Amino acid sequence: MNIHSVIANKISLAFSDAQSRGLLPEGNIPDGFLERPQKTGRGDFATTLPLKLARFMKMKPLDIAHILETSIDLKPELERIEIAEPGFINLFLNQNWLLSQVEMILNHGNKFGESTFGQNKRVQVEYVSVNPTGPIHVGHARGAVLGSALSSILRCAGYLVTEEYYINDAGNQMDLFYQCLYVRYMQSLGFAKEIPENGYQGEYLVTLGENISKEYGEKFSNLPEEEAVSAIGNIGLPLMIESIKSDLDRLGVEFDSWFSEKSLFENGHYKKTMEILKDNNYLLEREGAIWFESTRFGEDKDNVLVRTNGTPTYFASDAAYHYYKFKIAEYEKVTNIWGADHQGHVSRLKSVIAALGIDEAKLNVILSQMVTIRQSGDLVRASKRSGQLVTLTELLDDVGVDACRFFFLSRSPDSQMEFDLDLATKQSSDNPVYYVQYCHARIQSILRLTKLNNPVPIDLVIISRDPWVENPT
RNA sequence: GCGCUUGUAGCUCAAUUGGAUAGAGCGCAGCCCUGCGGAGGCUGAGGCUGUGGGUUCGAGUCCCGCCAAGCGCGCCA
Repeated sequence: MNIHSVIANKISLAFSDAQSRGLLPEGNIPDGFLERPQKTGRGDFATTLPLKLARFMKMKPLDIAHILETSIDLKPELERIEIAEPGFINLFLNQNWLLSQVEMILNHGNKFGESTFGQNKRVQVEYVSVNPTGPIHVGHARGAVLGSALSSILRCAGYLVTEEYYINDAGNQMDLFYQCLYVRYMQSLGFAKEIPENGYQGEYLVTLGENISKEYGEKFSNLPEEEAVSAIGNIGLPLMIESIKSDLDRLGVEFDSWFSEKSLFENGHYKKTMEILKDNNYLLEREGAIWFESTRFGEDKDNVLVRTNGTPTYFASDAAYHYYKFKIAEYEKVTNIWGADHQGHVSRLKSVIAALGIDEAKLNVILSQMVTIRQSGDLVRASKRSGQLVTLTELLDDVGVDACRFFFLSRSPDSQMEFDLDLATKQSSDNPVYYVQYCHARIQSILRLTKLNNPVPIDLVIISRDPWVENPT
C-alpha cells in the first residue's frame, strides 16, 4: 500500500473511532479528503476533512480537527500533526520512516512504483488507426505517443494491456486511394492519367506508383481499369501498412495487434452486430437506406448504417468493431485515442454501444487536439489531401524520438499545441528535453565514478527535510 | 445556428480534481562568479486567472450569460 493510502486509512480510522466514542455524529466520510499541500511547512500531507464535514455535522471545523487529532494513530509513518485555521490538519512524516524508504526503493529497483491496482484486468488501448492511404503526420504522432505512454502506465498499474491499431482497409477512402495509386502507376509508365478531384495528391504516391512499375513492369497497364486498380491496390496496401509500421517503430511505438476492418465482414461480426440492433428494434428503413435510431439516445439525428447502394458506412463497421472489442475479445475497459476532428463521432458510438447491450462506461475516448508546427517563427498547417503535410519521418529527422515524445506528452491532450521545431532542436536550457538529457548524463557520470571506487555501505542520514534549505556556512 | 475543446506572468506551461499567500522554466532588471563534465549563481519586478453574474466557510477549478480561438455538425473516414 502506498503512503497516501496508508495515511488516508489512518484518518478514516480516526474518523470512525471518534464516531464510536460519540464525539462526532454518524455519517460517511467524503472522498478526496487527503492532499499534498503546495507549500512546504504545511506538512507532507494535509486533510481538509474538518472543513468538509463542518456543515453536515453542524460543528466548527476547528472543533472537528481537535477531535480527530486525538484519534489519529501516528506510528510508525507519522511524526506529528498540526492544526491550522480555518480547519486544516497538517501531517508530518516521521524521519526514520522516510529514511527506510530509501532502502525500500533500492530493493525494488526498476520495479519501484509498479502496482497491482489493475488486478490483471484485460484492457485495450486503440490508437493511431490512421487510414492506410498515406504516411503518418504530426497530428497522428501525438496520438501515437499518448497511446503508447498510456499503455505503459496501465501495464505498470497492473493491467493486461493490448495495444491495437485499427486498419481502415475497407470503404470509399480506400477505393479512392487505390484509384490514385493506379493513376500514379500509369503516369510512371508514361500514360496520361489524372488524379481524381479530392484525390490524394501527396508525393509519396508518386514514389509508390513508380516502385510498383519498377517491380512489376507494364503488366497491369493492359488490364481493364477496374481489374488493374484492384491488383495494384492489393500490392499497394501492404506496402503502405509496412511503411506506417516502420515509421511508428522509429517513434518507439509498437502494437500487439493490427486489426483489419475488412475482417469484420469476413468473420461475421458485422452481420451479428446488425442482427442484434435489429432484434433490439433500433434499425429503421428510410429512403432506401438502413438507419440507426440515434435520436432515441438524445442525438441530433439518426445515422445511416447501410447506404442506398447496399454498402455499410464507416459507422456500421465501427459499431461492429466495438461489438468485437466488448463481446468477442471481452475487454473490461477500452480506451480509444482519436483526433479531435472525430469528436462528433463519440456520442453516436456510445449510443450504438448501449444499443448493443454494452455498458458504455466501459469505453473511454480520449481526443487529442490539433498540432501545428512552428519553424523559424512560421506556422505550418497539416493537411492530408493537399499533400502539404509534415510527416512523422520529417519530424523525427529534425528533432529525434526523445524530443518528439517529450513535447507531445508535456501538454494535456485537450489543448491544441504548437510544436516548436527550433526549440526542440536547441542545445540549451531553453529546451527542456536538452535539460533532462543533460541531468541524465551528469547522473550517469556520478554513478560511473562511484563504481570505480569500492562501494561502501551507505549510512543514511537526513541532512535536511527541505533540500533547498540554506547551508549554514 | 447547435455541439465539443481551449483561454492563467511578455512567452511556453503547472496548480494534487472545491482548499491555505495562483507556482515553474524561458525572457526582463540588478548584483555576483570565472578551471567539478557550468545548462553559470543569487535577488527582484512581473497576475482583476478572457469577461459579467451566481453557488459557499472557501472558486483558476462548479453553474448561467457574454467575448475570442480551434474543431465538428456527409448515405467521407
